[in-house]
Amino acid sequence: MRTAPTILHLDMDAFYASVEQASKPSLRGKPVVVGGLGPRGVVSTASYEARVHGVHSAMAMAHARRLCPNAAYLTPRFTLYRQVSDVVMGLLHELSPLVEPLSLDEAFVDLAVGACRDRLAGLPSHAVGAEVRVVGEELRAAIRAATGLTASVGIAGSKLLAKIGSDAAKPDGLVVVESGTEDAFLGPLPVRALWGVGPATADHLRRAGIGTVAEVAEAGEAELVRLLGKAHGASLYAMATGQDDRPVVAERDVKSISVEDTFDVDLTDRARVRAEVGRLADRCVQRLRAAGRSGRTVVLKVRRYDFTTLTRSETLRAPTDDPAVVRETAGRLIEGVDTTGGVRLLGVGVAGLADFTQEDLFAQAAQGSAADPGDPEHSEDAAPATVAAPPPVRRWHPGHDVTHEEYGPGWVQGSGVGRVTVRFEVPGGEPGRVRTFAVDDPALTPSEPLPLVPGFPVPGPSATAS
DNA sequence: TCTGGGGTCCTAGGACCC
DNA sequence: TCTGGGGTCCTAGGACCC
Repeated sequence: MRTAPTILHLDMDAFYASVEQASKPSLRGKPVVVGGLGPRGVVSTASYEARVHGVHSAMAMAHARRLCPNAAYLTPRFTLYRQVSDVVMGLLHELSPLVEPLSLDEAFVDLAVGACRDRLAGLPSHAVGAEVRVVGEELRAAIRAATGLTASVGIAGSKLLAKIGSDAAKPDGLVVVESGTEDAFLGPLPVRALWGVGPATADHLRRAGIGTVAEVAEAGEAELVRLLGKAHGASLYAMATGQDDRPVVAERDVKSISVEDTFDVDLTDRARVRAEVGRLADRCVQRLRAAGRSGRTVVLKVRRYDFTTLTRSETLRAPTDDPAVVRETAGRLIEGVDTTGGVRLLGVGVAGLADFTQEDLFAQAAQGSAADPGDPEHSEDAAPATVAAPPPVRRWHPGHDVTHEEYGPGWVQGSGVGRVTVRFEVPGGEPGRVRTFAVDDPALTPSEPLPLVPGFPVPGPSATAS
């Protein structure tokens, strides 16, 4: 724990839903739910208007529809969220070079280095709290100006307290946990407020009569280790007593890359299961290559009809980013799994990542394929054997952007029985009119999201591939 | 109309090596 | 001629986070 509150945690309020409301004027002030719209979808984010009805993240979409039938239900537009996120992260970097993103909408910032440090330098310790409050409010104002969105900020002497602070500040607020007030702030909170305490751990603690952070501290380290195991118990005790010296870390190395699909209807046909595993392996390798990485361990994930989930993995002799190798390994692994009864989800991942460069590729090819034991023929021209793609059916996803030759830009409000309904409006404008078209109307085309605020994101050489 | 998708970290047992 | 003690790697599962 630092002696001054110099760790900032930023959390955008109901991020995906707020982006949708900002870009679709007709949805301002209305309940909005973003997530998977299929029969097995879950809620990613609910706007505050939808939360009033009890809708929250990770809830089954079907449940949300029952609670709040009048909400707008939208599929996520990750490219737009990423653009907005880049703008926000850019503003954080103006405060300090040390920014640790946790997701598209959350990050820690170390205010004890960079531009901010200069601002705080020389201040008497009692004045630091007031000054970081100004820093936080300026940041929130800048984010609002650049994106039109609200954010909540927590500032404290540790990551834990900064994060809990931003939670307490929500929505659209700021909390500074001043030095010396940490215990009083932390003690009364429920154990679930602590990082790493989920439903299972909370249950465990509750059965031991521990419900608040203060009670965790009273229990003592030995008792917690006995209850929860060495690592978990010790770290929980440290947090509950305010001992958190985790630094803000800017660059964190990716450890694994994976893709998975939940099917609308359980798969029962073995051949279909094999085909899907192959497709997932290809998709996984695409992501792997896009990241410029290779990996040694191929992981297959299977969730059965009854939600039991298992993984099977195989570690290769050398890292690979060869689609044929990954496909074949995953194919071997699925042969050892009983899928009678049906498969709900399949996933393919690669772990044990190594940096992979073209030089490595050529070197490996030159050496001959010493890499994979059970791989007879693939190595040279392992063409991306894309299985015959189905004809491109035009799918109109609710919430996604379209442009009509006559009516201009708009978004899909819904579709079905050969029709698609579009609302024509743009960010910052007035709520627009709705019109309905045939799904194959040639005047209607998918389009890119429009910026929330004119001029942001700033067009320029910012297409960083990293 | 139960329960997504992408990750991280920890535990525990067995193999294997010294 | 009743079998120690580590360390590391691999595999599987589980909890947790956004």
